[in-house]
Amino acid sequence: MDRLPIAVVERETGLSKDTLRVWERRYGFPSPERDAAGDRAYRAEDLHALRLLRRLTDAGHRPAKIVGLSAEQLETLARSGQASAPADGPAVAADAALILLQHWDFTGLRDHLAQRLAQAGLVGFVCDHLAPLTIAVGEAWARGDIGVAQEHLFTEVVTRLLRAHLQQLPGGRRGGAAVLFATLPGEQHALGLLMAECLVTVAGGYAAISLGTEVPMQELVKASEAHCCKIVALSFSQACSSAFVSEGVRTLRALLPPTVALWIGGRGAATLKRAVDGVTVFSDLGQLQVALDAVNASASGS
Amino acid sequence: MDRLPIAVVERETGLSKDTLRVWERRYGFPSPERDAAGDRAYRAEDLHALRLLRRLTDAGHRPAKIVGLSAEQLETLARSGQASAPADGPAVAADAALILLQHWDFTGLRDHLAQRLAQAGLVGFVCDHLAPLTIAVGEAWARGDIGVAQEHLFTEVVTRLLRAHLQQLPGGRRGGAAVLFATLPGEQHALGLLMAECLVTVAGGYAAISLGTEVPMQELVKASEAHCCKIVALSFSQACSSAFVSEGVRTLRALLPPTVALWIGGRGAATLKRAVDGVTVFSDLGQLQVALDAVNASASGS
DNA sequence: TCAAGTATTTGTCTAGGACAAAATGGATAG
DNA sequence: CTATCCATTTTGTCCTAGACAAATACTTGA
Repeated sequence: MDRLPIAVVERETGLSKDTLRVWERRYGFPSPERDAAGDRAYRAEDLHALRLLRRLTDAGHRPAKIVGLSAEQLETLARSGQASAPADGPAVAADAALILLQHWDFTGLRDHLAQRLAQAGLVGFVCDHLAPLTIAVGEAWARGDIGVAQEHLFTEVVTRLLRAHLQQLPGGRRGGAAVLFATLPGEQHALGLLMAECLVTVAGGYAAISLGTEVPMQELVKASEAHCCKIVALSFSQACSSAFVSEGVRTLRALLPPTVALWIGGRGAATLKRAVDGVTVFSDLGQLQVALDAVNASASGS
Repeated sequence: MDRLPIAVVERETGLSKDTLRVWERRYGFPSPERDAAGDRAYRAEDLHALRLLRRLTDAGHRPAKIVGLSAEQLETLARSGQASAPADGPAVAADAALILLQHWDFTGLRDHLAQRLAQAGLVGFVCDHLAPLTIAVGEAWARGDIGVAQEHLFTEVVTRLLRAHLQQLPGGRRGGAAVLFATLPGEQHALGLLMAECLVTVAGGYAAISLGTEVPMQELVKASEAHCCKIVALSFSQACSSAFVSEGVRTLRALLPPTVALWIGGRGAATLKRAVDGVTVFSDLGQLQVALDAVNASASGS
């Protein structure tokens, strides 16, 4: 039959087995059948509802209020809007790219973004177009307008575009100072990292080295030593719990030698409550750009 | 203190909480202290040993024999070689790229691979150089010669190189038939996917669309419908358990319409015991190349 | 209207038992 | 000497049900 074991549901929805079991105990949903061995066997429709629930709880809804509602009610709720989201204001509105993505127009999206990149230049494109667009894509996903696969497709198209342009820039390792880009295990979103890498590479003062996503902390430390890095840069997406961010940053800070700076950015980084010694928080890419300009100015001045 | 909670150990080592607890119960290792709340608090050194244990069990060692050994003993064991590995024979030996990677020589590796790519051509490079090299890198990791971060670095360098070359090829969507590339949730290795994508794109018969790693199955189905895909191609790395592969392939096959072919490849795909109806297994890239040549030949012949 | 204190919610952790699938070892047949 | 089959052990995952700390919501007082 098409019944799914709990491990698959965990992977596909991102909800931990513990959470699935405790929701069942507390709210009576989902209430999967049991297979011959007494193990939970979820139906495919429950999987859909659980994905919606994940989105809504991430957006600030409380499980007690929504776990158990029908799929239609959940979809209405998702579409009805940002719940407790901070109402970002400046009408990012219907970006043309978002429309293309909704229609799965792969090549159209690629060409559209390439054109905007050509017009705005790499830095302008990243800061003024891509950063808000990435947020808009995340919100469209939360709203249910696009699926995970479309988000992946977006990531793929953007990655290719930026990589192709990065390739043409000089490696930029005159000073010898290097910035190491990575995310910690548990964080899979790589776009923020890539955008930051673009800015740093264009600024030219540093050599940018990307280790990609989910790098264990001790490996990060080893890598920073091997490359004589001056800076380690981490990215945290909105999906990160504040506990995850806080714990990760503190632990890594303790592991890294004090001579190495730790930069963090992304929407998840903003959730860091108290400042941590030796950690610089960039709440948006503009701040990073300003900081890089400052470094460049002082370098050319001296 | 620098004591780590079980959730962090799970993320950093890839060993599930259940496994960590049951090892402690059965073998007495690791035996973490407890914090004020009675929760396990692991030491950093245990984390190192656990990572070694993960490598060794993946390589075929049995937990009962090795859990509890000292870190030195584990390292000796890892270095001493392939345990039950199938002794691949044709002396992949010390590839120059591997040496560069061991020395963290990022730019050297990039230039070296670019040179080999230029000499062998894209297809030759992928089939004859990159595929064995990728395996060699995996083995070097299992042996402990390189770390996760270096493996990530390798992935990063190769990805950039291949992407840069893919960009220059025609999109190739004359027939309209498209191949969708992805991995299932739980599989993070994207290199196999990218290599296959290279071959398909060069062959030119299909439009290649990559959704990247960890795409939920239902999203894959939606994407294949939206793109009118004829083929969905999945990659499974060696690290995949055979249960994961088998379950994943069967479930997805059931979800996809019968008109869509399902291709699977990678070292994990070979662990599939029985053939599944409507699923084509490519046990190496050479086979894929042969199949693509055949399609091309029959297309130009008719 | 805002700050401080109290109550509820929520995800994660714990323990120890159970079981099916996989791996191993041994016996038997070709 | 090698292959096939069966019994035994190993091993990862799943189970229940209780506990608790951190985060969130609510209430009270200035």
